[in-house]
Amino acid sequence: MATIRDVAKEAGVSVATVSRVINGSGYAHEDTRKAVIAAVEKLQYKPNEVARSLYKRKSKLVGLILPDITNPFFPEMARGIEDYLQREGYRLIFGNSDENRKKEREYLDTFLQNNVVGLIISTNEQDHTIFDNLTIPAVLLDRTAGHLPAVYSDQQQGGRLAAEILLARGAKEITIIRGPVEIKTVYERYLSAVSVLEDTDVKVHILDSALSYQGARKCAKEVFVKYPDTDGIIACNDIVAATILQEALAMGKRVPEDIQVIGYDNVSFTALLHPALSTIQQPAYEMGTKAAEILIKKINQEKLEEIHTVFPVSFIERGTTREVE
Amino acid sequence: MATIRDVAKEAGVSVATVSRVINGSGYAHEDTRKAVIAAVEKLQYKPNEVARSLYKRKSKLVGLILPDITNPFFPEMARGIEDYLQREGYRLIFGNSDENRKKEREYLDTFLQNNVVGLIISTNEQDHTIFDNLTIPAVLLDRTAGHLPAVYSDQQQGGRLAAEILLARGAKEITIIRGPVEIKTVYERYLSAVSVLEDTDVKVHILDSALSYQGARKCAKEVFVKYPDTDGIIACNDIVAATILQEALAMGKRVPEDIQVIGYDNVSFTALLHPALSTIQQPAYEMGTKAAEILIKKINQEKLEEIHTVFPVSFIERGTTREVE
DNA sequence: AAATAATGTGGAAACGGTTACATACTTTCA
DNA sequence: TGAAAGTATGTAACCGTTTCCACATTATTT
Repeated sequence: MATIRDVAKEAGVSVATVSRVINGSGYAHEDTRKAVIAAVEKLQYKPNEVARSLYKRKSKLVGLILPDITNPFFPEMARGIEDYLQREGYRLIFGNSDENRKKEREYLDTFLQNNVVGLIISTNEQDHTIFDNLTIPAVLLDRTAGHLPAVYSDQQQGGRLAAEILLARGAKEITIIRGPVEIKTVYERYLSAVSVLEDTDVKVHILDSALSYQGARKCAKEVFVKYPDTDGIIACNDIVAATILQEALAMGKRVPEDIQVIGYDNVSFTALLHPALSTIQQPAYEMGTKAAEILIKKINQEKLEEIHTVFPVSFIERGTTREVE
Repeated sequence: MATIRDVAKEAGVSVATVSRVINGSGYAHEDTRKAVIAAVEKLQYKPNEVARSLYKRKSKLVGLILPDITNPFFPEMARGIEDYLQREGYRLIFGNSDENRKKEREYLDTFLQNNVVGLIISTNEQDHTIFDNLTIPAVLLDRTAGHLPAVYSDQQQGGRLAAEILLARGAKEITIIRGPVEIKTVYERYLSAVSVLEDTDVKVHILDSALSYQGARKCAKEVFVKYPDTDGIIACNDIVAATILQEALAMGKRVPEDIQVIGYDNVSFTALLHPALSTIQQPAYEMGTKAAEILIKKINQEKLEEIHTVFPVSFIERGTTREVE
């Protein structure tokens, strides 16, 4: 790889001059500028970002920590982030945390050692000691935690929507699948759904489930033995919803006639189910791009209007809910 | 952030000594070693990887280029890669290429500017000019291209398996959905499937489809108007299979009685469909870890037994194929 | 025409590590 | 006991950039 010295020699100038024309900083005579450009071209010179990063103490790297890229909710977000960042000339260093504090810490440390300029993270760190003496801009994604800028969607609206829709469609015995209570967003929508339901005379059951495929299976098996007559399910995410849907179908229940199911997230495969899953959509891709946009703003020291950006959520009506009565 | 100089001062030694004890290289008296460790501890010193990388001309960063993390086949792989690399102390820089040569080039260039030590890439670059004067180890994933180490699964076996299974289960009029012919792996399994089928007296149709959700929809709409009597589908991937399955169900066809469907990949949501999708499994996660393992070996200059690692593929029997007759 | 400002350029010091080399002090052993 | 080998440590060069500063030249103003 050619270095700036090679270019300088080729163009017959000093490295300082080369640096100046490359960065468009300071003065440079038109003729020397041309000579430098020509040399750069000829030698296929690409500045070493590492050296740059060392001097400037900031790179063009952004750290991204997600619980698990294998969970279909996250790839959309990641793509949104990556697309935006790529256009702005930043690259992504990525790690899966599994919601594990130690891993988060580890990634953050190594990211910092690599001079990342910013961090996008999806975590539940409640006391967020991780962020306390954080020297770089960070934005929280899909989760909220205190003083940091965060982008997430309106969980209350989501929980409410799901409950109201099932109500409006005549469900009489609703089971709410509550996700892990440690995950604030998931817990909030649960709370919001119960609060809508408790003012009514429908029967309400609560069942816990993990967000994973495995956890969903366990819960789906459980729900119908515990509550065989439930006729409406509000799931904590689409995986759980899809699994329950499948289990219901396997038992010969008719969906949505006998039982209605509402998912959460609107992950892409939901449209492929039969019947296709009605669900609450979170605009994952847009949340990703927004998080990236905010991060870039912070990196550029621009003022933020709002610390928290909350996206509205919407009901995607498909085949697991009935026509409204 | 504390620098090595701070540590040196704190411990009352020179930076060289600090460097030596940190890296366990060269001599260091037990007492000074302890003093240095204490200073490191006290100052929470973490070596700046950028400075290291600059001097050594290699970082602890590995580049990963995937077509689209949003395609559910890739997250599993990415996770496999990331898990392995993480354990080895490497971090991942990631980019989505959309199979676009220009984007691939762009990512590769910037990765190189950041002194990545290795590259894992999933691409169809046939003439692979990108790799011609590549100075770092690289391994191809899920795709093959010439002289580079590659890990992929046995496409011929996959295509054959799908065809044989449909044959054994009594399909009489099979439609093979051919994916993009530019994607070598996808094309190979297609070829393999037709070659099995052409020696038999079953009727065979060929239909093209993209690998995406959109493309799949288009194809699924098309297949039954073109071939209303087809009773067996060999799809190029699970998305296409799931979409066709849904379409068939919507038309009132019974699956697997009237029509059987076989997918490809065994992406996680396939188990959630109803009936659950029978499919050819590629061990995506293991392919990822293997690719990472090979890369690390190459980075460490270890000799590779084989350039190409091919994984066997297996049939996951679920509800969209009949009991064997 | 002299003073001042603007332009153009290069030398050298950073940035934060690693390592070759020089030097000094201990051991070991013939 | 003295040479050789082993241990311990520091100085300084280096990795490839950017930028401060000094200096020289040219353009502009008075």
